[in-house]
Amino acid sequence: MSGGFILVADDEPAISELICTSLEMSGFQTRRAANGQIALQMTINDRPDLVILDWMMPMLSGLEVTTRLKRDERTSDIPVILLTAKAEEDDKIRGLDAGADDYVVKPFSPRELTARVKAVLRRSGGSDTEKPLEASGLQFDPTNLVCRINDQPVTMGPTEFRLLEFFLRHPNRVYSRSQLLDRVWGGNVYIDDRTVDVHIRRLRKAISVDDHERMIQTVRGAGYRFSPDFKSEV
Amino acid sequence: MSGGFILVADDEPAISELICTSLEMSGFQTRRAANGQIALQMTINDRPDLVILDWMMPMLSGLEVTTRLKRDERTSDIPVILLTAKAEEDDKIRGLDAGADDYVVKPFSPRELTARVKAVLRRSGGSDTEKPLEASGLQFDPTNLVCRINDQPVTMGPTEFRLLEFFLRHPNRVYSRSQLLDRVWGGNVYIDDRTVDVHIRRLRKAISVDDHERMIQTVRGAGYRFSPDFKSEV
DNA sequence: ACCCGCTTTCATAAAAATGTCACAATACCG
DNA sequence: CGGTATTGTGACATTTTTATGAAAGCGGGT
Repeated sequence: MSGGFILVADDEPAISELICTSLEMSGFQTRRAANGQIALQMTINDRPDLVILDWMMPMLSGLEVTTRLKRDERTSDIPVILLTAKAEEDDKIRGLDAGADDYVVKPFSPRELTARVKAVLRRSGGSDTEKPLEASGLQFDPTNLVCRINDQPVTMGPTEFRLLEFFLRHPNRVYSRSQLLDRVWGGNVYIDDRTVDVHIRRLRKAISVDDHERMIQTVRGAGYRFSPDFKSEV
Repeated sequence: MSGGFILVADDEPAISELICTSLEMSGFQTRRAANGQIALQMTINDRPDLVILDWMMPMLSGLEVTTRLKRDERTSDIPVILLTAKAEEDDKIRGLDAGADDYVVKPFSPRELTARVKAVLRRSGGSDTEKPLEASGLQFDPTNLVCRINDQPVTMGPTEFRLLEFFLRHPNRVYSRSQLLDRVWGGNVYIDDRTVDVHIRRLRKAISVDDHERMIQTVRGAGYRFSPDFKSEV
């Protein structure tokens, strides 16, 4: 699973090597920058999911890079973790003031840094502010990953769950198998079209309470359509 | 001891640092948000026990955030303290009118703020209350560190105890392993996600009397959920 | 320094989900 | 009414995720 793409900027190769290795072991992709100038460039060009900056770097300090990244609207949403040898409380405030999302004091354990990376990504990223959805007695709670029909919980696999969520958000419209693959599975997957059939079937089976599986209609030669108000359509 | 989990929203890092530090010294866990938008998101996602909002913030003012939180049934029960530089009586009324539970004028002493936080939590029956909790025959007494099932005492380690307390206070909701680490272990600890599994297992074993372990459900790919009335759902 | 209880990590077993396939069922067309 | 194209289904190998037992760590007392 691609945990994300992280830019590591440290002028000491030994340290950036250490960091990158441990991040890669946790499933992240990494790229290195040897100084602040390069780090800034690469961040703007590549838009990594997170940037780790050493405070003390030639050309441009980590602090300075942070400030610039946060001032540029193209990059201000990219989380930054500052690395520093200084343990001063005052520096911490300066770091956070510049807009850093976290602050790690050297020496640090690779494990700690990885954990912080995950924590920052978690906090800055996913915000499922979704309220439950509802359609013809089918209640769908994306936050709790729960789906009920007439208050009876129904169970399904994660993929079927995402598929149902997509349908609920895009009702009354036909989607081809490849469209569904793109939108539910994600862009760059190489999966057989027909696999969608199988998941459709699993989803139908899962919601086959009180005829709710009829909400998912097969459109021959085109794909599938979800109709919340299937009952009146007969 | 876990006095509760508090979200601090202020766009000035120096101030949020000050607030967080003093709250942490009083045994609270804290998290920061740099603007109103983020504060709103985090409150909905993380359900802190209390939110401290600066009135003047970029993106979304503290007042606006208060209004929205109180209007959303998912968050309307979370107490809010508004911080403001304005001392106008009129503002105070507007703040309380929006649903804020208390109102503190800058500059304030950390001591005062902490005291107000405690007061608000006490008043709203917040998380630092020590009254016993109960769920489907499982009695939980935080004061005496005792847990019983059908009046039979059950024993568990301290961590499992805190975990159970958290679940009892936040039922029917999925929490990821990282979220549980943040909220049960505390924000500044960095341990492996999988460790949670082990504690879940020990907690399950501990309460596996009369099928009570079924209250803790595994949500594949997401985390765990505590459902007090799982038994009746079958 | 040593023990003891608890926590964390690790290795491995077990369970669940996923993607494919072969074949059955069904719809469409002339 | 075939014939053909398309979709439905059950089975299965593989991959991913979780459960579990055991060992290593850690910190507080004695």
